[in-house]
Amino acid sequence: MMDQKQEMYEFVNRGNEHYMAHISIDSVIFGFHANQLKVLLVKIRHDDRWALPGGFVRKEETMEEAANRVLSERTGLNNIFLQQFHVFSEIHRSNTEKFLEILRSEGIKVEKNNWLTQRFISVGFYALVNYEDAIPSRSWDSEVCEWFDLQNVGELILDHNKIIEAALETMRRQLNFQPIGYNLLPEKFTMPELQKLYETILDKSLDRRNFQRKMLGYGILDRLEERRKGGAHKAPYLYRFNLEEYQKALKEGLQGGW
Amino acid sequence: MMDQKQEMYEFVNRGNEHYMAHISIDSVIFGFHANQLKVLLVKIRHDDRWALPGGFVRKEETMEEAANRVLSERTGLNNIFLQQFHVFSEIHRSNTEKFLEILRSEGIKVEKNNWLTQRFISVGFYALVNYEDAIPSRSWDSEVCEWFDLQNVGELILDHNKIIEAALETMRRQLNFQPIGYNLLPEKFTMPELQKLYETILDKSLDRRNFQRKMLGYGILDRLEERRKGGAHKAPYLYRFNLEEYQKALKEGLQGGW
DNA sequence: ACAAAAGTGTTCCCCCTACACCCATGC
DNA sequence: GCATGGGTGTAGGGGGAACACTTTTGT
Repeated sequence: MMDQKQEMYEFVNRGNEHYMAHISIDSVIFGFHANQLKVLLVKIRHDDRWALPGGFVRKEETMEEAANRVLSERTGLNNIFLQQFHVFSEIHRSNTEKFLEILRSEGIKVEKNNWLTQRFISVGFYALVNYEDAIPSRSWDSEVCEWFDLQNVGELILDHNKIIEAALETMRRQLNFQPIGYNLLPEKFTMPELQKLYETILDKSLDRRNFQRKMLGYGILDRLEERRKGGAHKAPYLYRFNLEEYQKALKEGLQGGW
Repeated sequence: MMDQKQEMYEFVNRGNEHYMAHISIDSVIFGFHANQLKVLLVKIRHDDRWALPGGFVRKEETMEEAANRVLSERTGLNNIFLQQFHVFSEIHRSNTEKFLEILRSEGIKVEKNNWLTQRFISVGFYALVNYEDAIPSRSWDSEVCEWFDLQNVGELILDHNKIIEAALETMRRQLNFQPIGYNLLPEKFTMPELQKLYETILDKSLDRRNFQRKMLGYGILDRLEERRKGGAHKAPYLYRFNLEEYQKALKEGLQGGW
């Protein structure tokens, strides 16, 4: 069993045997909790800023497989909704100096022309996970892994703020063509919860009654007998996506001018 | 002045000094002519199939710059609407054997572990050009460069058919959010021509009168005094995009359920 | 004169918008 | 009982869909 430092050394100095040079992925992992859109961020050692969970692409896996691997490492989940949305390729987007500095302060020797100090382009993915199911977990190259409110991400490393912005914009445009609600919510949810999700993503408030009518009009939701007990006030119904109808409807697009 | 063979040799055996390994681009260049969507294809030597014009990324340029460079090489045009839409990363998408075979039949020596024989992922771009302005031109690695009707592309090399499909699908979804009409048509055009373009992209027929009303309703077209003479029947008006209004409208999206 | 294509106008109806009202629950 | 939130209903209007009529041009 290798210890952590050895593992890191192996990765830095022999990673190029297993990973493709120049290519990385960064994932914007969205969750929804307490009426807030959340993003999963990790904290790299020796930098007080946070970062998107990212990774590299093994020589025998596709981009999608790589993104899936990273996602499952960070959330413990498999078969998650995951979609690439943009390639970020600004020439100086990666910061070689900073990276070397961090490695050296860890006591890792880095050979000249190390593969990690070269230019990297990054394929941005966004993922939608059920907040309650995900178990954020750190890995060897990061200290901490946590959910952040979308408004409180602060300044991230490199171009990661820009990547989140682009992911959000993509999600907004795809709201009517992708199973966004299905993947971000738990199996059972109330109509107000679904509405809050839409309002958060679109950043605008919607009429309660029209939202409900429209949603039900799609015929993609099954109302359950249960209601959400416990909360104050009238107990709302619980709904569940009718997966079959949902898939069918998404093919056409949920004609919705929000 | 290097001859062609020497140029090719340089590229194959020393290209890795200037280009990034593992990464290529492929461009789906759309044009519109005679009421048909066209795609620009090139024919590689020693293969009877056609291919998308593609290229590699120089170490000091972004993906977008690389795509622009290729585009300008193939069409003679600059500042063209160009947009990346997907990364294709299937592991065996590139065909090393076939590639080596072609080079050898050209009499080019290829060293072991040549950079071009490694796995490549490709970033797909789609471009919209004014058919009449573009001058298809071959380059050192291809014999011919020609426009094809979208229906007649036949079987292309590698995954290029799939790439075209994806580009079309993307264009369809972005029809109301990108200046698609503006870039595919000449400066002056008639309403029926614009309609044909929409019908071709969407692969459905639209009502002449409703289309006109809707388009004019956006306020993005200026009607000119001129009419298209010469054709049989009543001479249609010519229109021109009002670029200022167009940009403004696109920001909101041309709310159009076609 | 006639056919074919283009310009313009009208009607209908659906769906989105905007509201008002009633019901349940906790304090 | 009252405040708050959730479920349901309704009137009105804008715009898309479907259609008719007129105008122009070449044969």
